Amino acid sequence: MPAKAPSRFRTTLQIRKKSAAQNCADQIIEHVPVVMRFIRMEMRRQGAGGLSVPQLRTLIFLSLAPGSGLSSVAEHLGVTRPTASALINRLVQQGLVSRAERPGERRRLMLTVTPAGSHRLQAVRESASAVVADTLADRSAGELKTIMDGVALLGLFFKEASHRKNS
Amino acid sequence: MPAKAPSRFRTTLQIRKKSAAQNCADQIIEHVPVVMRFIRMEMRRQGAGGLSVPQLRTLIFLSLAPGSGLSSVAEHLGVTRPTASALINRLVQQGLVSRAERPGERRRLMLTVTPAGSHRLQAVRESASAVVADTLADRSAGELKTIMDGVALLGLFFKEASHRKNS
DNA sequence: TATTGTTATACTCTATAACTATA
DNA sequence: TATAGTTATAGAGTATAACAATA
Repeated sequence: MPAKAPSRFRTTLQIRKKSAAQNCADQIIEHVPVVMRFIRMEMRRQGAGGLSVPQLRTLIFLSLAPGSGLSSVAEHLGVTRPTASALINRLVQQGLVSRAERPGERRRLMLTVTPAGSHRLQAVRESASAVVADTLADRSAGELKTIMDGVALLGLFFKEASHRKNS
Repeated sequence: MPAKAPSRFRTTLQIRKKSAAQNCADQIIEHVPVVMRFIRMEMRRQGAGGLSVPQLRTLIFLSLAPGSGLSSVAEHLGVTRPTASALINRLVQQGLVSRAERPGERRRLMLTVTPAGSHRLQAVRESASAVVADTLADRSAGELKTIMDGVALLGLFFKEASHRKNS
């Protein structure tokens, strides 16, 4: 009856593997929020030009997939539609996103980044990235590579996992 | 006058280094929010037993440094004192933290995790860690090591950076 | 005067529930 | 009926400004 046993007890081999995964999970839960908070704080510190992290991510998404509907935005961000709706509202109010009716399919919105939005996006993105980069400026090439590789894998796995959960 | 030049133009060598740091920064800004959102969503999905990420971090901190004052909590989390005050309020209301006067120094609070808080902490921590671990369960040992190393370095650097900024 | 903590206020993010409008 | 989106409501997290109490 191995099929009924909880996953963490399936086989000896998998105990070892799970254990490594759990150590890894603990590291992630401890350290990722610290990084996240740092990024948020720095983005806020820019004052008027600042965007929240979800706003930034929305602008990035819409600049890569212009004309998307609200549901696509919600799915990309991993939030509900009301949340995305409010988010888009604020961006529209700031003049950073335009919300137009799609001809021939009046249910789905056509969301695009305005020129003002593009400027803002570029500015915020560069300065957020610059501040994070400053934090890493004095690190060795090896350390940077370690971080890059780890973060890339991490993002890949969790993006997959999020999509699996929400489908 | 190299001292006056902006850091990103100091020397040719440092341009190269900065460039690597900037690539790294871009990776971080793209992927870290995805992971963070995943963690938050999973913690919420636990329903009644769920704690927010800041609440979890507060309980962890107080269980490692029992008797801390509110300012210490705020500093550890990287938030302002009003924010920490509200956070602690909610935890006290839930009976997870006790807030007592410190004899002989009535300004500073004495914050401790209650037994109920300890139980809750352990449960949430384990299940959050288990879900994250599940996401990583089928990855190779090499991939896990890559992630662990990257995240550990990342946390280290950003913790340092946060402390530098707030002092 | 400096430190600790709280209150008041306002904003963003977030969800669930209930709704409208379109297909 | 199913999908796209909005509105209403509620609560957490966050900040700034202004305050009280203690040292």
